[in-house]
Amino acid sequence: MSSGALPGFRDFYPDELARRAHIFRAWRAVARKYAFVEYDGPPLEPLDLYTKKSGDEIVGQLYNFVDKGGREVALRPEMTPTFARMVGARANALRKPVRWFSTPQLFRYERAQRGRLREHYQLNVDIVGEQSEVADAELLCVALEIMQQLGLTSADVRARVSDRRLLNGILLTIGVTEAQVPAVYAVVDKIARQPREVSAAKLTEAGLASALADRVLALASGVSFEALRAEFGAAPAAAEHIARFASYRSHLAALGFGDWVDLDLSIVRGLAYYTGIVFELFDAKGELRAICGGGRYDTLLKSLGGVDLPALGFGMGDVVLGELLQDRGLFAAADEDAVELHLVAGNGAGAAGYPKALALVTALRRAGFSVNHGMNAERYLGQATRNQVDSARKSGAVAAVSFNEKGETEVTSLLGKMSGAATLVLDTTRVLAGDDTTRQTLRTWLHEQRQTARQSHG
RNA sequence: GUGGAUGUAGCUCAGUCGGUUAGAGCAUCGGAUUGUGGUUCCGAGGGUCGCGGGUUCGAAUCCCGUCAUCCACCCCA
Repeated sequence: MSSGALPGFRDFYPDELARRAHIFRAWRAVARKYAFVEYDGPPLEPLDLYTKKSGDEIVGQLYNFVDKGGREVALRPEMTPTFARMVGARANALRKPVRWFSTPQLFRYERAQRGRLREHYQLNVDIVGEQSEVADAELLCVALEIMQQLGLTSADVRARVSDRRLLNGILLTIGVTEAQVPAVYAVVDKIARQPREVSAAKLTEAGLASALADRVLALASGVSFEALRAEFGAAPAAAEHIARFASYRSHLAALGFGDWVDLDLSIVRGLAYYTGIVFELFDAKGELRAICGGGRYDTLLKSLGGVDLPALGFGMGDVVLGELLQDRGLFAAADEDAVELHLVAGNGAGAAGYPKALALVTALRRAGFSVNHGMNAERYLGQATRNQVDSARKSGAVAAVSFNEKGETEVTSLLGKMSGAATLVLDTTRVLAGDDTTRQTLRTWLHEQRQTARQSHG
């Protein structure tokens, strides 16, 4: 089974590419609907673009090599450094806030597992130059509307949100020292993935009294925002952040996605560069890895490129998302790419002859329809029609097109039951002449067939 | 990088105690009155049994190694 692609890399056969395209369509449609514009950068970058930010240990997870000019280079493992460079280079000329998105293929040298390969496509959506939490709400809504666009509901997918500043304020209020905060973050980040005793032990190891450790674990294991507000709403270190988070929640509700979102203080997003509100999207059953993750990184641009602008963004990979859609059966209706018409021999095929059949194919194509045919004159004239129809069906065509005994052009739906299938008869002369009314008739009829099939399907 | 499980046709899987030419379903291709049809029937193609070595008269089967996949770590996207 190893004669194909490299480990962790995928061949996209047409079925699989159709699924990928389905996801990409949703990404682009929603991003554009939210007024984001698309950009891209090089898939190969200087190695130090990544080591500058994350240190040399990251090299173990990069596809890196020395090119023929002696340059240390790497396949991009993430888009943010490229994005930061591009924005940084033109920061003064760009209208703020910047709203950009991209769908790069990213690479990381790691052991492949379910939901995690060495290569994937990741939608990146970023906003630069707006510090208001309205931008945070807008950003999360892009991710959630994509879920909705793909047929998922708030019962399938949950957004877990937190705010590092809020968590920080609460920790300080209950007695954690500044010096202990990083260790607490590390424990909190893993709270769902390791036994409570282990988490508690690590906290006491970091210097927290056991009562305080219990308090931290309780807060990070799920408290409602209302409870937090009641307890910390007036605490000096937390009040500002509680108020901001309340505002964030109300903006989410106003934008129509309030019921997708849960507060979860254990979301800290690795220990990376996030500075404010952070979020992750999960399938509600908890079977898969995170679908999407992102948040605010107000200091990153400055540390990378020198421009001091607030920023926020998220990444959403195609792998876990594809698994979720597959599990929920949401790829089934994705027939956007189906060929519309397939030539088959009818009762009038012999009389009309093969050249006229090809002329019909060409006329239909010029009229804007996608048309397939068998590309074999002997088989067209000699093979039983039932076999030709069967082939047309299996090729995925919406309808078969043929000449009937009167020489008219007959179009037969291939969707649904074949006995009593819907049929449309067209004037062959008009079809060949590219008649506009005839084209509209066929266009409308094909649309109706797909609608009917879709309804009887679901 | 560490530990565990699994590798037989494009897919899902049988294959007995080690015994003749490795099978089935689905899928693919051809055919069943010059044809109104998802059905049915007939037929065909398709295999380095992951790969390499070992034991044996004989290996898909037993042993060792290796590669790949999956799962759990590690780490993150």
